Amino acid sequence: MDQELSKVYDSAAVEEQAQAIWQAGRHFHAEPDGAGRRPYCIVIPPPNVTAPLHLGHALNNTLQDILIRHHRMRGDNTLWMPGTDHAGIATQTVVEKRLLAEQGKRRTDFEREDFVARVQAWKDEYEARIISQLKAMGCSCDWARTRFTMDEVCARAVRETFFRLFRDGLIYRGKRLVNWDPATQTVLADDEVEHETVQGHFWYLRYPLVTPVRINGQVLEHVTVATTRPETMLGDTAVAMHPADPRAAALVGKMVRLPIVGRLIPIIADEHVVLPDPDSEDEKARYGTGFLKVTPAHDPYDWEIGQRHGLAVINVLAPDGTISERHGWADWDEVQNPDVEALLGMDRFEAREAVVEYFRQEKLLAEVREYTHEVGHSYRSHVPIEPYLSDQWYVAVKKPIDHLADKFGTGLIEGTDVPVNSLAGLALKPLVDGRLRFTPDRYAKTYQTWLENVRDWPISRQLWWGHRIPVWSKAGEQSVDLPGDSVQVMQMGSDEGPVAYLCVAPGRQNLEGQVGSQGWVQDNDVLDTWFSSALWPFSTLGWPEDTPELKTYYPGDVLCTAREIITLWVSRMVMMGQYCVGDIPFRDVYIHAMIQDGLGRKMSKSLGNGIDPQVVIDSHGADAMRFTLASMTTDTQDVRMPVEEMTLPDGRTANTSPKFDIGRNFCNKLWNASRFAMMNLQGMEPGRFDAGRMKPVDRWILSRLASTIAEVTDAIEQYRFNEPINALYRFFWNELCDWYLEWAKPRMADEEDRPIAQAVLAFVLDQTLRLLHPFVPFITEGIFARLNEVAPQRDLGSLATAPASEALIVAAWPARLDEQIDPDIVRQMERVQGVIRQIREVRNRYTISPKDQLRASATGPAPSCAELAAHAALVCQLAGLEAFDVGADLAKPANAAAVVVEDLQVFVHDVIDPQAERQRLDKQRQQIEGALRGVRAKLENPNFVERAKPEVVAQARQREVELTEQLQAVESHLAELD
RNA sequence: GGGCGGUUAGCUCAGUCGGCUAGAGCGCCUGCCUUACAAGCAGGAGGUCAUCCGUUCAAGUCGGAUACCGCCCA
Repeated sequence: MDQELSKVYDSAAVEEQAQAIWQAGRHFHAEPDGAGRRPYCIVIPPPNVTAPLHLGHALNNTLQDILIRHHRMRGDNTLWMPGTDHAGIATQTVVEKRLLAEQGKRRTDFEREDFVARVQAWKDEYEARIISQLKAMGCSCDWARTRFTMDEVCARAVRETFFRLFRDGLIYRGKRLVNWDPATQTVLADDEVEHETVQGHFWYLRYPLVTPVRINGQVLEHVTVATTRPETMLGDTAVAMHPADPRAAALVGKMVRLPIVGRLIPIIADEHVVLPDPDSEDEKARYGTGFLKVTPAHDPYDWEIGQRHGLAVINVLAPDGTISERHGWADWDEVQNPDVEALLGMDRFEAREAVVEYFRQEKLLAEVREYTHEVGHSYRSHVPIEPYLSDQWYVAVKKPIDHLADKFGTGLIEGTDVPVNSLAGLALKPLVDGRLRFTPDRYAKTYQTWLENVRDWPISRQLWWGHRIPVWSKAGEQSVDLPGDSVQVMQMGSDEGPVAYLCVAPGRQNLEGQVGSQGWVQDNDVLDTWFSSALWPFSTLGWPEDTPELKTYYPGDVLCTAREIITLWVSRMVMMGQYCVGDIPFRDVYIHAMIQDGLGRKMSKSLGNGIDPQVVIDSHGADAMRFTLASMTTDTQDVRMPVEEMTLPDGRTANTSPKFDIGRNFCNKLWNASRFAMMNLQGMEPGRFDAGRMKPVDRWILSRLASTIAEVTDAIEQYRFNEPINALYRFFWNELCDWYLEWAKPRMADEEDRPIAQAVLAFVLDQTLRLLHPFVPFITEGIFARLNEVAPQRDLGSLATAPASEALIVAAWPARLDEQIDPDIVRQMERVQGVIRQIREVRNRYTISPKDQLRASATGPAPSCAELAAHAALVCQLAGLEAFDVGADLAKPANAAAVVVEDLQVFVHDVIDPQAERQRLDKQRQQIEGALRGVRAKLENPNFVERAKPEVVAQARQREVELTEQLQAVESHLAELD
């Protein structure tokens, strides 16, 4: 370390130095030491290895690090568990894109193992990059414990959990309409589907009746259906109408011939159909014809209608979204004809146009209308979701689990249909009981509503990157002669007859080859990414082993994340924590804001409005970034960050934000104030401190420090992040720097007074650094190291302690100093500051050079004068006065500017300029009159005097008196000018 | 369709339990290279708290409605 702090604040140098201190001391590392310290644990929301971290991650991790550092300084056994997530579909997709772009190859051009190896290489690269980003931000994670959702430890937890769920009968295979992403060719959970508003059409298609029907004397040759997806008509197996429709009597039971395909399908009655009503608010009623084409294989509502009426299910699409006869087109042999063959192989959108064109040619297209509607899109590939009939693995989330009845009870959670001992119940009950808390608490509702309406969880994904499903299947009725703790077998029906499914227990992987040689085949699919993420809070701690880490750090304390992930992830962690370990994984869920650009848009690659945290670190410094992010963190749901391109020191141009200037300016100020302080602390002798010889400014700054300690400590504990930042900013800049340091300057040259000022300054700086450390760890650590050299002992005698520490990161958090809070001295010093400000305003208004020393005097009631006279030297020093007389009987000198401060009148001598003086006094008069009007209006209202709280009324009276006196003083000065 | 959030100075935002003349940072204006800091110092200007109705002695704050912006869910 340099002998002195460098003249300018250099964030890069400070960051390097602090990292060295932290690394050397292994201060990020936590051990379950059993020493009785309170454990404090946060597990990181593992970033996806898909891409480098963005500014949202910077916010997320800054807030976690603030909490972690705060608790570490409080002496808790503090663990921040780091790691990354394999992010199945997302990562596989980016790697596929890259392979296609760079080598022109598709996934299917590779063997599975080869492809997975490529993704693994990507993961290695990005994992390293992400961790270096986190380190650059100052995140004090226990890096030695870094986990990855697909590493061996996490994989064992996945296998164990899957086996238990399988054994408990919670895992089943089902044929369902799923959200299918034809681009990535995988199923998506409901919450992975994004609803986007799309400008589409309603096509009105005529289906000819086999025999025309006469209704009210009119001959009806067609029924007309309206659809937004005409291509699905190839799979229609009925036309439905509402039973209350007047035409139903004549039409239900009749047959129509489906155009193109020629399939004969019935008209059925179902209450799901919306009756047409041109005046309705409901667009479906307004646009509808009363006839609904029913395609059970391609629409969830039609699926249900199909179930109710026993309709055939005809799937006309291949997994890639093209028209195909080979994926469940049951009556293909009967309907095959050149018109329909021409559609085979077409993409669903091409086919849509071709189908519409056919109807147009055949004069069967009745009408086309514009229609704006919400269409589900893949959150990953962004193509429209196709409802698709498919075999998938599910977890039954509302099924009671018998063996958990003892621990969690039975029956439904009040007001819901969720059994207490079901997975959903395990997640919901702690919220209802108040054991699980959300901050801000409005997000509890998102969690609760989702769980109350949750549907079974589809967990299989048609991907290669992920935890392969540990299930083997074999056709027919099968039994296995192996103990139940090593394999579990389940028998189920399928289209091709009975199938047996077998799940191998973890640790029995040797059996996998054995069953393989007996003709059992492992499922090709992998588990939903959220399956392994759900286990993260305990898989990282070594579960299912009963490790010391698990015993010490589980349950953790808080989960910090963004609201978009409450249902996907938070709910499932609570479910699985309860199911696997028997307790919730954290008490608190803190939901922070999402960062948007200056126009309120999400930051995204496609808009080019993203900000790379590393760029901010390079341009402004990591501390500046953290300071700004924390200062923006209130309980609002979005924060805006104006994005600007700027040129970095190394010549690159990149996005950053002028908002980070706030943090950088603060750090610069902190650096320079500390530099100044330490210049003045050289050779300090702590033994010469004597509390009895402290000056009012010393007692004032200690009082303000004490209040700041209380405020900062309380706010952090309540997850309020901008409040401590604001409090510290005010205290450090507007009190310590603007006033205390300025007043301290001459004291440092005074042999008698210097030890007092030095001791107070050393102590206050020490405590300020400790309070700031969680927010701006690098710069405070760097300054602390230097302070330890210059002033190793910073206790304030018996008044207050500042326990020594080699490194700030493990220094004791400031103890409460409430006994130092002194409202009277604070009031006095604020009045002194008011007097100084008023004199400065006179100087400014009269454009008096700062170098010119003035004379001034003040008068007013004797007690006020006595008080102010005691601080006359302070006024002289910072108002540029050579003399300042205060006395109850002093008269206003001729040629003096006059100002009124509370009950005092202050005269600045020999500067009179009648015009400037009149302007200034006039402004003050108007201000006072405005205030007086307000107060009098209240006091003249009898209701106020009668009904307001007595102290409020007394306060108003007091105020009226003060204002009246001030007004008189100002008016008399004005009169003298005439 | 259901739910949630926002609307306060030119910009980005605070504003706790309803109570003194509504605050901060940036930007703007004036004056300062005062030996810690021009990324700074001193001072100043700038507001119909989206709109309407209500509750109250008193509303930026509580309740209801409207408008606009945004998010989540179906």
